[in-house]
Formats: sequence, structure tokens, C-alpha cells
Amino acid sequence: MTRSPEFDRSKAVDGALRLFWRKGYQASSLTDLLSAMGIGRSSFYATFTDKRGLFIECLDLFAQRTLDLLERAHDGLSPVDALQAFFERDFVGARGARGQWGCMLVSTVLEMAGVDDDLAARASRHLDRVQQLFRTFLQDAGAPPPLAGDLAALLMLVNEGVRVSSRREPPDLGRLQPIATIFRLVRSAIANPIVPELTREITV
Amino acid sequence: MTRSPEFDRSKAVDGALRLFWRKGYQASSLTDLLSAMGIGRSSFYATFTDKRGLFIECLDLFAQRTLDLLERAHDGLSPVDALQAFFERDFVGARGARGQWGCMLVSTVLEMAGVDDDLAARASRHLDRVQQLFRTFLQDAGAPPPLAGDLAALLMLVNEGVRVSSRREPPDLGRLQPIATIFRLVRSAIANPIVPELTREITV
DNA sequence: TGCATTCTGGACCAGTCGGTCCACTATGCA
DNA sequence: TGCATAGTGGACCGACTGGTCCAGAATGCA
Repeated sequence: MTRSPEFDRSKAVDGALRLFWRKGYQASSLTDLLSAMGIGRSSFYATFTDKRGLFIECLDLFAQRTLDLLERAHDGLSPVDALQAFFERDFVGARGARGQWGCMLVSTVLEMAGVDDDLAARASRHLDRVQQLFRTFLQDAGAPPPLAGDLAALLMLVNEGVRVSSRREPPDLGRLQPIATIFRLVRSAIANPIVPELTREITV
Repeated sequence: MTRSPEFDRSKAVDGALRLFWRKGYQASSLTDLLSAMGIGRSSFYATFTDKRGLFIECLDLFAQRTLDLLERAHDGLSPVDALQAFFERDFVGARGARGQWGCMLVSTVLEMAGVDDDLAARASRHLDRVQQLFRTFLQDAGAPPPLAGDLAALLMLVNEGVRVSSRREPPDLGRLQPIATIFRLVRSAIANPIVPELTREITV
């Protein structure tokens, strides 16, 4: 056992994560990755198995950070306020970084579905965990379980949409408006009983 | 002027569109494209400029078809019913084709943002046109213009989310539920005045 | 100091990419 | 029938892909 403990592994992973996040899997060439990580080719293959293996590590890390972010928003805010803050962060938070790059989980589902289904499924499972957290928050806010489930599924759709939308130019502040709208509707749905005559049978 | 009028150009474009739609731009290799189009390499470059040029043609065609689909749904249905039918179609319509492949415009925004920004912007502009159509429908349904604009933006977010979600397995029928939920809320918002105390300042 | 060990820059590999080119085929007209 | 022309299969190209390999640099220990 000699020689220094190599380079800073977690720093390298972080650099890779940022590149994958911004450009996706296929468009991130190994050469790009190496310079983003600040390491050489051999160090790369000595430390990680694959480009694909590294991607999986980044994907899992991204998911964990997202869950942490959401849970941390819960401190000091009411459940629904925390959710709304989480959604708004995608547009205004940390300009130039997470605010513009959308959600790596969503991008991965879209990029890899039909190309590498295992990767797509992995990202999809992470999204399910996020949706579960939405559901918990909504129940904490007083929504009865079935309604909480419905609204959580709806919020996940909106979330996926937000992440797509945040990649469209320009990062207009007006894009915050639909988030305000959906949360107005959600608060109203929790506060008021449903109005049955406005529902409509699903036509299949 | 001799020789037959080459192959069936529009059939070839259609084959390419289906491949691009399913696998995205980068993952569709030229070899895949040629076999999907049923033509040879030289015929390809004699007829189209580029892989990229063909992609643009397919993207525009896809957008036009989407707009047509939406307008055609307006025949015989109320504006909001037409919108809801359009959304539901993404999950149940034409199983195995449009039902599973999401929206090429949305996928393109995500895949190309930061990689080929011109393509991403082109897809984004098409999405704007779709959103305008949403707005028109909502105004036809009696929503005052500002509300119609808000709801159209929200529906576009949900639409983008739906297209992402439709690529996640399994194509569970339960995924229809959030669509029913959002349209219940939308109908309610059009029918009832807003409840001001439920709104909340946007925190920037 | 000198050895053993670990790490790394960069040459190198086969495979694939999008794109070009040309010899050949199939056709319509004289 | 034979020529001119339009269309095409497939060999070929340089560039780049992800991945391997090895010679040599850098280190800790004796």
C-alpha cells in the first residue's frame, strides 16, 4: 500500500454528473467526460467499470439528492408550501445549473426508452419514489388518502412537464405562473369537497 | 427524363418518422434509418440533404399531424371534451404506436437542448403553437382570456408530463386517473370564480 | 537509496458513425 | 436495337466512438 489515495473520487463523480445532467448519456463522449472529471483515461477505467456504470452511479446520486432536497424543503414550511417551493426551484433556483438543466431522471426516461430499457426503468423507479414522497406530503396536508394519491400522480405529471419546460428557452419568469395555478387548484381541492357533476366518465 | 419516379418518398419519410419518434435522433443510426425507409444509401442522399435535414422534415411533419389531430378532435365534442380526449389518446389510442412513444416534440427538446440548440428551439416553437391551440379551446369553453392563458400553460405542462409518463412502463390504465383529475379541476376553475384566500404569493 | 507498488498519459484497437463516390442497372426515346 | 439518362447497391472514406494496454512516473517503506 503506497502512493497517494488517487484523485478525489467524489469530485470526479460530481463533474460527470453535471455533464450527464446537461447533455444526456449519448451526447456525453468519453473524452468530454474525462475532461469534465479532470482525470485520465486509465484512471477512469481503473476506478469505474464503464461509461454506463458511471452513469448509473450518477443517476442514483441524482435521485438521492432530489429526495433530500424535497425533504429538506419540509423543514419550516407547511407540506404544500414545501412542495410548491420544490417546484419553483426548478425555474429560479441556482440560475444556470439545476434551474436550466431539467431533471436527469426525466431526461433519462425519454432518452433511453427503446434504446436501453434497463436504464430507463431504473430512472422510472426513482421517479416513483419521488411520487411517493409527494403523496406523503399531501396526506400530511390533510388530503384523504385516495385524493392524495390522485393529486400526487397529477403533481408528478406536472413535475415532469416542468422539467421539460425548464429546458425550453427563454427561462422566462412567466413560466412560474402555471405552477402557481396548479397549486391554487390543489389547495382548493384539499379544502373543498369535490363537485361531482363536474367529473366525467373516462372514455376508453 | 426516363426511369420510374424513384421510390415512394412520403412512405420513406413516414418510416423515418416512426424510427426517430421511437428512438430519438442520436440513437437512430443511418443504417437503421435506411432499413426503416426501405431505400439504399445513395438514394437517401440523392433525395434528402442530411440525416439532420430529414429529421427536421420529420419533426415538422409530426407537429403538423399533432395540430391536425387536436383540431379534428374538436368536431362533435365540446372544447374541453376535445382537449381531454386528446390527452387520453396518448395512453390508450393506437396501442403500440403513438400511445407508447410519447411526443417527438417533447423528446427532441430534452434530447437536443445543450447538444443541438437549433433543433431544440425548433421543437419548442412547435410546442408553442400547440399551447396556443389549447388557449383557443379554453376561451371557446368560456374561460376569460387571462384564465385561459394560465390554464393553457398549465395544460402544456401536464401534456409534457403525460408524454414523458407514457414512456414509463407499464402503460398502466391507471395512468388515466391524473388526466381525469386535472380536467375535473380545470372544469371547476372555469365554472367557479377563484377563491382568493387560497392563492399565495410567488416567492422568488 | 533502492525496491515494490500503485497510478497514469497517451498510443493504440476494432467497431461504428455520417457521408461520398462510382460502376452498374433499369428505363424511355429515337 | 442502341443510346442517353436517371436511379441505385455497396465499396469506401476520415472522424470519432468506447475500451485496452503498457511504459514510465510518482510515491511509501525498508
